[in-house]
Amino acid sequence: MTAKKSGRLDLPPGDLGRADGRPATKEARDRERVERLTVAAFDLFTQRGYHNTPIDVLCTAANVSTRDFYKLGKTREKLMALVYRRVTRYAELCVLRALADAPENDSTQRIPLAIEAWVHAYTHDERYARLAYLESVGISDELEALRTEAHEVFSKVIRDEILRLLPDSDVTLESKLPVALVGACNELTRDWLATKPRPPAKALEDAVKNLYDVVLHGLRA
Amino acid sequence: MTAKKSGRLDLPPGDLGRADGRPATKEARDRERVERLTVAAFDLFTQRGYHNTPIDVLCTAANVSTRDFYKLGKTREKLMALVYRRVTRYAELCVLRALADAPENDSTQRIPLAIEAWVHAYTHDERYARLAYLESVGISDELEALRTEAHEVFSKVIRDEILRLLPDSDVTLESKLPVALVGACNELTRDWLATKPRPPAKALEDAVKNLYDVVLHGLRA
DNA sequence: GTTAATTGAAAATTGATCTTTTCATCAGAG
DNA sequence: CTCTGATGAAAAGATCAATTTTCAATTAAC
Repeated sequence: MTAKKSGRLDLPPGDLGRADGRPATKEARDRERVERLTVAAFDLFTQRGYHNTPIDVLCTAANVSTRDFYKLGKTREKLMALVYRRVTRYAELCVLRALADAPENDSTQRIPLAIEAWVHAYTHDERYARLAYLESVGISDELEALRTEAHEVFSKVIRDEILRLLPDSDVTLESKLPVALVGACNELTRDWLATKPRPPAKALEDAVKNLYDVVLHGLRA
Repeated sequence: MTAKKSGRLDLPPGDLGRADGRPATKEARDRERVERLTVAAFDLFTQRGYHNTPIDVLCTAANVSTRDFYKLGKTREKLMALVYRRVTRYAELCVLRALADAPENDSTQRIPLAIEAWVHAYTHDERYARLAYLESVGISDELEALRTEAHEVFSKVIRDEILRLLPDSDVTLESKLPVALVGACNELTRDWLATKPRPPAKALEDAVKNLYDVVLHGLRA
């Protein structure tokens, strides 16, 4: 609930840990540049918007010269892809961890826990939702493909959990119900983002849970 | 199923009918310019994409000089808004007409009929779906507001029909279930658009109907 | 210590649009 | 017929962001 202004992306926990204070090798410095650019992009894209963020502003914020920016082979689009992946991976991680921790057998608990994790991932810092559901949309075909990919991941998780709970339901591999549910959650999140004043995250959580209650009920019959 | 290459927008049936062959008053000519621009925008935005359609290409296709374009106070964004409104109004009209024609009492028929009308509106010419669900997304805050508005219209229709069928359900005014269903349909349509080779429209129709079956079932319990 | 690579800062270049203006032509009003 | 306003075609100007290059300063390597 707090880290609203952290400016950091949660995901990359390890990896680029340079201990002392200065760069090490050229590769390490380049990696840090990319990292700073990614963080700055997350900030700026969610604050002033993707289309309103020129490269030089991005570079200034990241403390990277425009020359290095291009030497690194970056473009604004690629940066968005980087950020988008980070954000969705974070959400995936949250959900998968919640499911891994959830009781294997007590099926009725698993889905609510997953929903809570999912909602928290996108709402603990509003920028996550904004990035994933507003700013990254409609930029390019590649980005759309990334979005589709991410949706498929969640779609698969949903299908698995439904099947675990209701093995006899007709939610087979070719059923589009999981796709529909992913879209429903996306829209609920957008609605949450667009509602002013912003309702508590709990409202979104309840809406999603209610949706799943209804659907699971419907599948049982 | 046919009119794939019509290049015309279905909605504006009457209005600008100039009988003879030439322009009439200045206002009429301006109106025709806007109309030609709208049609050209629909074509180009769905074919080469919104971002890849410069003004001069648009103007050439519409047989309007760039000077007139600006004299008319147009921008690419405004044109997209015009086109988007036309497309969604057409879909709204189809659904509302279907519901008006449907038996007032035989509640179980109304929703499938509405779904068929909705699916047909967006799939009879793939460009409708493409415009509404791909090209118009992520352009500007104003466009997003338009999209939200359109979603609200459908959301309201869905709520009304659910309440007509299940007056005792808890789908009250503040329930987000209709919002979720609109999002679900959007995602199903995007999925349909992205699937290659393109499945028949019937596949989309079935997916939407199945979703509503499940949800209505769930609400009954 | 000298040389080569790296770096930051900023300027210069390029490319693509958007937007305005010009000019010659044409249609209709008086 | 003449004048005013409208029109098409094209040029000119303005803007903006992307990309490359320069230059001076710093760092690392030998």
